[in-house]
Amino acid sequence: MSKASQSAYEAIRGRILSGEFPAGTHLKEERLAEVCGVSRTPIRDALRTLAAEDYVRVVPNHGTFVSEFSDDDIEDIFVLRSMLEGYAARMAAQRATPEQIFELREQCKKIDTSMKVGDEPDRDAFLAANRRFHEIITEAAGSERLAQMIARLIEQPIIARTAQSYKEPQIERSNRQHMELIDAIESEDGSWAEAIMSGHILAGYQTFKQNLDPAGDRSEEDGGPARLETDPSKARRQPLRVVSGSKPAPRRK
Amino acid sequence: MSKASQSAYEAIRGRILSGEFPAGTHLKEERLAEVCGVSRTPIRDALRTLAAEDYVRVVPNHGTFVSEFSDDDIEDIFVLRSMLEGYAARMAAQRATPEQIFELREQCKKIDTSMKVGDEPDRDAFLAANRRFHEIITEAAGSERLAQMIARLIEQPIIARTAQSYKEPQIERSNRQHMELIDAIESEDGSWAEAIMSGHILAGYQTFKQNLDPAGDRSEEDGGPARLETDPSKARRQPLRVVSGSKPAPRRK
DNA sequence: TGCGGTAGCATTGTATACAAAGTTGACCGG
DNA sequence: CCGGTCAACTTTGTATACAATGCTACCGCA
Repeated sequence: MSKASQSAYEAIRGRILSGEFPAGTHLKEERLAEVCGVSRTPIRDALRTLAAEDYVRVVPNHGTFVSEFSDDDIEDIFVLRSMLEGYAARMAAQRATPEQIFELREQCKKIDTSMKVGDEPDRDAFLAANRRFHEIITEAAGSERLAQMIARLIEQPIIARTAQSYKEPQIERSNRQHMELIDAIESEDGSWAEAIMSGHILAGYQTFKQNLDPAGDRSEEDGGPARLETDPSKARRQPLRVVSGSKPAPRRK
Repeated sequence: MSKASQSAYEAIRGRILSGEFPAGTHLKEERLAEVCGVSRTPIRDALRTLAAEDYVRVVPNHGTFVSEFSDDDIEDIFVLRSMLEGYAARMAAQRATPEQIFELREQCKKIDTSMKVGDEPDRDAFLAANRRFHEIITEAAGSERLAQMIARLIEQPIIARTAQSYKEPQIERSNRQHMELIDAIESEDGSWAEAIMSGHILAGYQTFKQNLDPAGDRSEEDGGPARLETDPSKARRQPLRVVSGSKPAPRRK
């Protein structure tokens, strides 16, 4: 993508991730064009790209809407991640280079440090190191396609915010799993590595559910940041509810 | 997508699948606009969609090119399919309804019939039934996301043509695996189902390699259909070689 | 002859104007 | 007062014109 399209893409994506455009928001092309300072053409380009990455959903002749995620969607995402990243870990156990293993250890140390500096863990440092840790595993697996599949799952806004909710004991447990994973990879034991990684992701899912769900409705608890969504005075239409993702799984018999 | 974009998408995609636009072809927007009878705007729309599905690759300021697949890419695709469809089969064993199992049997019968009518197997019938069989498994797994991942893999042009090369004994073996898969699903044995499906896909990979690779250079063996690629008289530039997909996997130590 | 700059061309990228589609809300008839 | 039809408006979809980019080939000069 070139200049205008690229900047529009980043601007819109950033606003979705930051929550400025919450799920369900009707993204109107002309308004986005004003905000981004370009014409509608590159805006449309950016929206198609975002649609391909599941950030938004395009309804023909109606517009594009920020994707919404049901509880089932979220479970689906975590379960698939557990499978894909588990498989990546298995491959990494066969293929990781000593340099990659070294760098994995580095990230673990950074996460350790992030917990010990202040009385509150340094979330940004944890997030960055955690992200890099998983990235190295994925790289070590050696499949660009697999990496893309995983990226598409973890880039979802709802997932991106998951790790925000980690408390200190959960970070600690998570990092112990990281270290065991390194052991498994170093001993070239693919099955072990896969099992640890799958469990690691699914543990993250439980943390996510416990920390966010019981808190009840988690929208606008503090009024939230000023939103750029459709000006209420002009919003004569309710945005369509765009349901994304899985149908309920049929239960046998 | 609406009228013009949609028709452009189908037209271009069809030409890629049919081989009229072979891998590496530089797809020029203006020319496509003529061919499809629409302006460049919906053409660009269609190309972005095709890029998202890995049919083509967009190089900024240079254009879009039909994706090329290396041997490593193809292996990668089959291995990932084996994992994903294997997982789908595992889920299907837990979730498939009696109706779905019934329909699976139907497809097996159709494949059997397709072999027994003439002296040559009826390839179209086999392909349709085979496709539907795998589709049912994927549906039964109950994850829209998983289904999309699998679809993106099997829709690749190179894969779409794989089953074309099946000979009768290979179809027979393939269908025996289908029937065993039904047994596994019916007995709700996820591990069994996963194992059969993984083996089934990997067997397909071997068939693909044996039937197509030793035949040597498989381009234009019979002169091929008339191609609509860039008019040679105007082709002053070689299309860039766009390498897609995986880097070579690093071998340990 | 070899090198560097430059002009021209092919192609993509962006903006704007116009057409089509769909929705709202009011008007009219029952 | 209710229901249906129609017109205006909002928003997306498409076409066309123009700008920017990158390549090629030519020309001048050493």
